[in-house]
Amino acid sequence: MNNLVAYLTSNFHFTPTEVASILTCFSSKTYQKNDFFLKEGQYCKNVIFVEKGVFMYYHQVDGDEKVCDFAFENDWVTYYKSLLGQLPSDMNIRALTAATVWLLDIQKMESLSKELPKVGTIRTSLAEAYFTKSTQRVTHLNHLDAKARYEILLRDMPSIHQRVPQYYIASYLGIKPQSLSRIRAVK
Amino acid sequence: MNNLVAYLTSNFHFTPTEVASILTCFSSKTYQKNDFFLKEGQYCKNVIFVEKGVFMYYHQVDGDEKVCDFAFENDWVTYYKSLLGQLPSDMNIRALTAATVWLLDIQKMESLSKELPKVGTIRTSLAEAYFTKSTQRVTHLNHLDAKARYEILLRDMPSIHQRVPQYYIASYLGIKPQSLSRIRAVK
DNA sequence: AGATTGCATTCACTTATGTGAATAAATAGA
DNA sequence: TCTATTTATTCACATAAGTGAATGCAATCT
Repeated sequence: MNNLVAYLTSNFHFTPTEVASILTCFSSKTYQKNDFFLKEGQYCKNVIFVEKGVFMYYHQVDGDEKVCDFAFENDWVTYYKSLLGQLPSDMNIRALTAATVWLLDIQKMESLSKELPKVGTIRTSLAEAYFTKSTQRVTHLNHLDAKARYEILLRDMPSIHQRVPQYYIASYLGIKPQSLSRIRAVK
Repeated sequence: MNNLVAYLTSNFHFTPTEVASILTCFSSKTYQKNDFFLKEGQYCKNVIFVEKGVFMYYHQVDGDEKVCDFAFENDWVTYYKSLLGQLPSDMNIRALTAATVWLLDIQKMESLSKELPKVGTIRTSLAEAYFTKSTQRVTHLNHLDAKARYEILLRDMPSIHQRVPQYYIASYLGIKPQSLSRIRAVK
């Protein structure tokens, strides 16, 4: 059993038959380390589910990569702003490791949700869950210092240091690599 | 014509007949200044559309109000984390001015979306739009200084100073009132 | 193995923001 | 109108994070 099947079963309580139908909307795809899921300027057309590997969302600002988020196993990756607005992306999304993903056929999923209305709830539920997570992050950035945010990150993603170089972790926290070193030194 | 009708018409292109059906899911409600929509510890059960007035989301942290967000006319107000998780709220939401809102009957809306499937898209679309907005805010908090964030706020909510005391604006920006004063002084 | 490159750490110094207190200005109450 | 209270500003000083450079370490390449 793969991560996607486990995910659909445990998060949405789909029956094996339903899961089988849903799987017809996905195809497998692999990324090499540093392959792009989405590049600045491109139109985002896809949604993927990460079966294995790490992706990073970032803005390129005068030679500097400003990290916005990471995605790991069991996360969904897409960029709503471009996907839904049919706008060129201002965001880059790149595989930090070799990755295996499930590529969603959005049209197929839409028609499937006509037969199986419960499938339609996936989209809503995802957006609501990701919004909640993002709201939480705003709160942390607004009212906690870098050390507290780092501790929360370690708690929420204990394996982060094994999977992501430290200067990207610093950027995710909104600080410089030197500052993260300093924070780690005193702890 | 009220804001809700205008909103449904222009954002979702509902016909007047559809709008009429949708309106049966709402009832009017008013808040006095400083009334709570949601108090820490309560279970959030409602969703409202702000017809007139200002609401503020905030955490109470040792005697201090840490502002998370504001809501104005044409905004929706609820707290997903509590509403969907059926959890006691860690957030307060309070009217900063007298307010008139449309209170959504969620059950009614759910059943209406069975007859009128397009109604079901409202919920999805809202969550996706709010997630996009929140994502943007994370980016700003992470990689811009307070002055730049303040300028963006003034651009996005030009009337903010007429509607919200400055020390709440500072808290929204993640800084102290004295720091916002300083930033305004040099500009 | 040696050389190269990329990453993490440390340091001295700078800058942005926090802190607490004093004051001024605005608002609300009597 | 006068007073009390709340809100905004300013200041001197403290602290957190940024900056640029030096160093060391580890991984990769030949």
